[in-house]
This record gives sequence, C-alpha cells and structure tokens, in this order.
Amino acid sequence: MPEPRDLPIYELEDRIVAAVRAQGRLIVQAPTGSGKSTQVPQMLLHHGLLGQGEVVVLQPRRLAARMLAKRVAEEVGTRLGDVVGYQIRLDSRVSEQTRIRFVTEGILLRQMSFDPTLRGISAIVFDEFHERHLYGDISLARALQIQQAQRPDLKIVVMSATLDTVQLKGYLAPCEVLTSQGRTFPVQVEYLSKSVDFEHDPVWAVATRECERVAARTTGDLLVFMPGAYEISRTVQDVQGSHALRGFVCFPLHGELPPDQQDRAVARYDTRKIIVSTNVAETSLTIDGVTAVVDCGLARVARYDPHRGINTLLIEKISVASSDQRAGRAGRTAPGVCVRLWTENEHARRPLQELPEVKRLDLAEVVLTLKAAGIDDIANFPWLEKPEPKSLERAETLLEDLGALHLAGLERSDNVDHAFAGTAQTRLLKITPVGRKMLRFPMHPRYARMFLAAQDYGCVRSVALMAALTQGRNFLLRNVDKRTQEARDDLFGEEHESDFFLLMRAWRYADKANYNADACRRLGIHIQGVRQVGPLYEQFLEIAQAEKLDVAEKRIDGVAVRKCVLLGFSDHLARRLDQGTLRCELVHKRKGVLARESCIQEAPLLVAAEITEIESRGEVNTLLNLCTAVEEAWLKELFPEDFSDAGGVTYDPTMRRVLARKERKFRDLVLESKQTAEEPPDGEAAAILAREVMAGNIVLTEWNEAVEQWIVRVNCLAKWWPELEVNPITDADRATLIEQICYGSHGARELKDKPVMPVLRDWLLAEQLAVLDDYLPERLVMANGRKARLTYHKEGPPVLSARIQELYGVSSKFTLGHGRVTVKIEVLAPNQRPIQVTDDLSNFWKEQYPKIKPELSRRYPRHEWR
DNA sequence: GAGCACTGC
Repeated sequence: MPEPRDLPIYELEDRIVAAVRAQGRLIVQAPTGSGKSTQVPQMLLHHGLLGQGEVVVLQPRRLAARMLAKRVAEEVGTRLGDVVGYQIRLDSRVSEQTRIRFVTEGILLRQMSFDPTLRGISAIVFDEFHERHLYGDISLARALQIQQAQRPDLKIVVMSATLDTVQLKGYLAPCEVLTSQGRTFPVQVEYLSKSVDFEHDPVWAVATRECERVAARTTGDLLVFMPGAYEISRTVQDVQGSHALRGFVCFPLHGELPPDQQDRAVARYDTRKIIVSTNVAETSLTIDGVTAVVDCGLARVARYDPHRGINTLLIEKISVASSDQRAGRAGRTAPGVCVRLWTENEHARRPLQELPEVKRLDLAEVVLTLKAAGIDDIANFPWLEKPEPKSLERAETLLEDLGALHLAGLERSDNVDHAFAGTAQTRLLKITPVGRKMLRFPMHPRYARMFLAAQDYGCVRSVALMAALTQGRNFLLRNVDKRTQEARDDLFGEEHESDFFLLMRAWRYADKANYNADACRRLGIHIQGVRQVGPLYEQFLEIAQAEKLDVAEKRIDGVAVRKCVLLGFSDHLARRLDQGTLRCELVHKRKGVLARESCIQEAPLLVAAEITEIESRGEVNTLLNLCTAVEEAWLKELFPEDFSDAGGVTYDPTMRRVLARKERKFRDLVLESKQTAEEPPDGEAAAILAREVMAGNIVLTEWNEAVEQWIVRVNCLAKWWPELEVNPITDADRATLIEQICYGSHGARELKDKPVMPVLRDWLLAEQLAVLDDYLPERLVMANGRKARLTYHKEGPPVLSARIQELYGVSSKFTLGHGRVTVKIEVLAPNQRPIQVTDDLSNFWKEQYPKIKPELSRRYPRHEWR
C-alpha cells in the first residue's frame, strides 16, 4: 500500500481546501485508486474546515463504510470509533470524539428527516456518487436545501469516479470541479468486428469462443460477465467442454451462491482460472489476478414500472460507464485486456450512464420522507433528475390508500402534457399523523402500515418478523433439489396460508440451529441472508415498543396476520384463473403466474407481496411471490367503502380495488360504457361520473392503459359532456398508445381481442400445411395435445407480420409454442424492448387436428399421430 | 415444460 501522501489526490489538496473554503461546495472527479475516499475527509479535518463539527462520508455499501473507517482510523492513529468511526444499519462505532463518520446512505437520510438542521455536522462528503442511488440523490438535494435555508456554513463535497459533471456542476452551481488521476494499469479494449445476434449464436457460446482467443495470448485469470445465473451455468458448461480451455479451472459467481462456493471462485489456484460472474464482480467484489475481461454487455436491471405498478427484472444492455467499470477489473494488478461482445459502432450508441434509481424505482418511501419534511409539492422538489410524473403519482396514490397522506386541496396545474389540459388539477396531498408514525419504521410504507394495523389486530410481533424477513435478500433458495425440498417439508410442515409463515419457520429453525452451516445447506437456506433477520427483528420490535405498540409475546393468530398483509397489499390482490395452471388474474385485469415455489397452491384468492416481471431463457413472465391466502369476506370487512356505492355498475367485488376509490369508479364506468359505445352510458353511472369530474374528485390525466379505454373515454366525454374540453388524439398520442400496447400487459391483453388473433387463426387455417412444410421443426404437435413447438424466428410468417405492422405500426416476432398449444406474438416496442402476447389455442388445435391428421401422418411417418 | 441482478434505513 502506498503512503497516503503519495496518493494522486494530494496533487489537488490545496485546491480542494481552497474551493471548499470559498464556495462550500465542490465536485471531485477521481477514479479508483486515487485515494479520494480516505484522504479527502482527512484534508477537511486537518485544514480546520470542520470547526467543532464532524464530516459525514456517505458510502453506498456497508462493507465499504466499515473498511474505510478502519483504514482512516489507522492512518489518523486512533482507535476505530474514536476520532474516526462508522455507522451502518444495526452496527456503529462512533463516540463523542468522532470527527470523521462513514455512513451508509439510509442513515443520513433518516438523520435528515429527524433533525433537519443537521446539528453537529459541518460537512457531508458524497462518495461514489456516480452510482446515483435513490437515497444519495435525495440526500444531496436535501443537503443543498438545508445549506441554502438554514446552514450556509455546511460544506458539501461530491466525489465520483465517472460522472456527468456538467449536469452536476449546474445543479450545484456555483461549484468548482477538480479532477485527479487514478493508479491503475492500462486496459486494452477490443470490440467484435461484426455484430452478433445472441438469439442465433447464444451469448455463452460467443463468450466461450472469445475466452479461447484471449486465453491464448494472456497469462492471468479471466473474468466473464453474464447477466444471471442461467447464462452463467451455460457458460461454465461450455468452458468446461472446450478443448482449448482444458488447462483452466472455471467457477460461477453470483449473489445467491453459498459462501463456500463464492470463496472458491475468488480463491487463488496454481492453474489459470476463469470466473463467470454477474454484476457482483463489477462493484461489490474485487478479484485479484484477473488480466482479461470478457464482457457480454448485458445485465438484469431492476425497474419499477409506474404504469402497471409492478417491478420488472429484464435483461438490458449496460451503459458505457458500466462497461468501463467492468473493463477496469482487468487492470488492477497488471496491464490487461477487455473483450466486448459488441461492435464499436454499437458501443457509440449505448447510453453513457445507467439510468439513476429515481428514474426506475418505487418512490413511495422517499415521497413519504419528503412530505414529512414539509415538501408537499414533490413535483417541484429540486430533484437532480426529475422522476416520471406517473411515478410520483403512483407513490402518492399508494400512500393515500395506506392512510399516510390525505387530500388537503386542489390546485390548478400548469402541466399540459395530457389530453385533458382544460380540466387538469393537481391534488395537494399532505402527510397525516398516521403517515408520520409510519415514517418511524425504516421500511417500505406498506410494511409500516402493517405495523399500525397489527396493533389493532394484536399481532405486532408477527408483523415485525415479516418485515425483517423481507428486508434483506431472499434466504430460502429456489430451484432446490428433491431431497432439500423433502427436508423442508419434514421440518417446516405443510403450509397453505402464507409464504410468510413458511419463512418464519425457516428462520426459527436456522436461529435455533445457531446458523449452523450444514443445517442451512441441507435445507437450502442462504446463511448470510438468514443471519440478518434476527437483528432486524430486534430493531423493529424496539421501534414498535418506542412507538407504544403492544409487543407482548402471544400465540400467532394466522387470520389476524393475513388481514394485516391484505391491508398492506390490497392492490396486489390476485385470483387464480383455474386449478390446472398457476395463472392468476390481478387487479386491473393484469395477468400473472403464481410462483411455483409458493405454498399457496390451493387458495382461489391471494395477495402477492412481490410482483415481478422477469426475463429468462428468452421469455418474460409476471411472477407472484411471497403470497398470502385471503378470504373474500375480509374485503368487505376491511374495505367497506368499496362496497357502498356500486352506482348501477356491475362489479366483481374481489377485483375492484384497482386504483384509488374515485378513480376506480371512473375506470369501471368507462369500461361499462365501452360495451355500448354507440349509446350514452347508463344514466346513473353517467351522473356519478359527471358529478365526480365536475367536483374535481377525478383528475383526468392518465387513463390510457389501452387504445380502447382512451378512445372510448374521449368519445364518451366528447359526446355526452361537451362542456369538457377534450383535445383530439394527435400523432404523439398515438405513439404513446402504441408504446403502451407494447409495454403494458394490460395493453397486451387488449391486443388479443383485436383483429390480430382472428387474423392469426385465419392464417393458420389457410396456411397450416404450408407451415408444416416450411417450418415444422424439432418437436411436433402431438395428437394428445402434449408438447408442441413450432417456432418462427425473426419476423415470423410474412402475412402475419405485415398485418400486425399495418394494424399497429410495430414489427413483431412470432412463436407458436408448447404445452397447451399457445401462440405468442412478440412485438417490439420503439426502443426494441419486446413484449409477448399469448393466446391459448388448445381448443382450436383440437378442432383442427382431425382435419390435418392424415396429411401429417403421410408427411411425418416417424411420429405417432394419435 | 418451467423462473430471478445488486444494494440500502
């Protein structure tokens, strides 16, 4: 390790000190190895910039906060927790003497919300700011507000490796930018000369070929980046089967592997090594000895889709910044090579940075935090990057439904980017006493709300445990083998009411077994994950006690607990569509599939605490996880207001909690009128709708899940309420609509009822024999309706794609697939993101089959056609 | 025939 004084950052020392002193704000742009994280806080201290106060250094990861504190304490020459300390969730080493405090992002944000003057803090250093975490963005914005309004003496330093400093400089103006060099070895970056389509040439095959090439001309270890566990296992298989790579040992590396396997991947060997890893190796783990990186350029990226209110986990192309970060992994100990599995041309078209978290996560928790700080107009909060309006609206709606916000008035909106500019109003929502109470609980507002409900139902301890179980990573591994599953069934018993209960038993078991590694492995329990539960549980119980909730130990009342879950997740209600499959209908008529590891396999009605659209093996599925069975009668008990005013419209009472109550009513009315679009809507319904619109209880802004709704809405309103100003549909609207068909599963469902499917059926009838000739592939339609696979790659049958293009102005791919004989059309959104439309053609095939059977038997005699 | 990146209060 170099002497601190030799670190490149010291070249900037004088200028850093001068800038902070003059402006109170500074941006330091310096890569890994410059020493910024350890030295800049010490500079502030040693040059007397802190007065009597302390500097708080923000870190995105707990491990980093702890390690940095330890190192700086050594450099300063005091014990950890003395002059230099750290504070992370559930662990801190600080004292009265502490002047440099390393903290994780959530710690500072919470400190800000409970002490907005930041007493005792003289400076805040935002380290690794380029990662653009949600809490980092919010903390910086709040710090600026606090500096401007109350604390002009507060110093703010933002540090980062790579950064869009232009945007940030404007945001922090007046503010200087200082740049330093790093201490890493050069990495030679190579691109493919020709673009590869991973659909034809799988990513693992391409990666293995490049490994073979690069291994021959380097001497160190290889690191291969893949988007996830599945792609990793395929790559490992290919590498192990490769003749040219037979001298290498090869290890998978991802977050869900047990610790011993992770250690095995990171350990040093006598032979050369290939590690195939996810993004863990990009930021969280460093691996020594790597001199070559093979980067597939993809990652699974978590987003929150505010239009549909669900999480997504889809494979996306990584940004330039992220691929540079990956390349850098080859140059830590010696000069290195990085092979990128895309072309230089493609590289130039990639985004420079990842989208910051504010643009892609659920904002409910931070919106509540801001409201508590008295910031009611969150749209005009000084965001470094403004979130989508829909995202803010979704967060506010949820918080209102949870009782954390209430409507305090209506304001006319200046915002005119929607179809109903004339009637646009912003609902002014303020925090309620319940909302303030919820904020005491450091967790998603849904769980905080469950705590408050638990007080009424006498099950605070259970809810505390449930919240703790879901905070960290999922510790009950999926896809376990049969023996593990049997061991689980034996020990945890059969459970049919809630996946939470199963998790509780698994945790209790691990806790009783003292987190014994063998016991955990036998049951497929992730040991680091399950270890975090106990301390969190304790923390939540302490908070509950401080909030005067009754935490007495009682017998667990399953019904009470399940009702609390329903209160927290009422908008995640789902109903099984049939008993044969795991398909479910969700509120808002969306579709999803019950997780196959869920223990709620029988219940017709359930709520899912996690809804995630996941891409894997070329498919996208909406999966319902962490489910709890609920009773239909509870809905009436818990949400009586939903059952009080049907207004002449027929509802499905179990599915009617779709949006906020008023909006929901409006939506149902619109759907109702759609069926009789040529006539005015039913009188009573019309009256309610008109009244609500006029009273401003319904804000006509976003209502466009599908073409039909939009058009019907416009038609209805224009025809029967001429006093409303309605803008005609523009080309821009149309583009939005197409995008929504492509993005929204609801839109996709609507597509199914449109002429596409009939066209498809016609086409199949006319051309089925031709299809068989040209395309009938690996697996055939079996007479008994089992396994069938008929796959078109690319554009699909020309007739069909032309028709889809004509109808929707989008291009499509086409698959006629497996099992129950379903048809999938994959439509590509303007940004190339695919969405699949599926239709079940089992019955259709059943009818058609006898007609084509003779021909099939003649052409494919090797198969049995029953 | 089948489904999962990483953090954080």
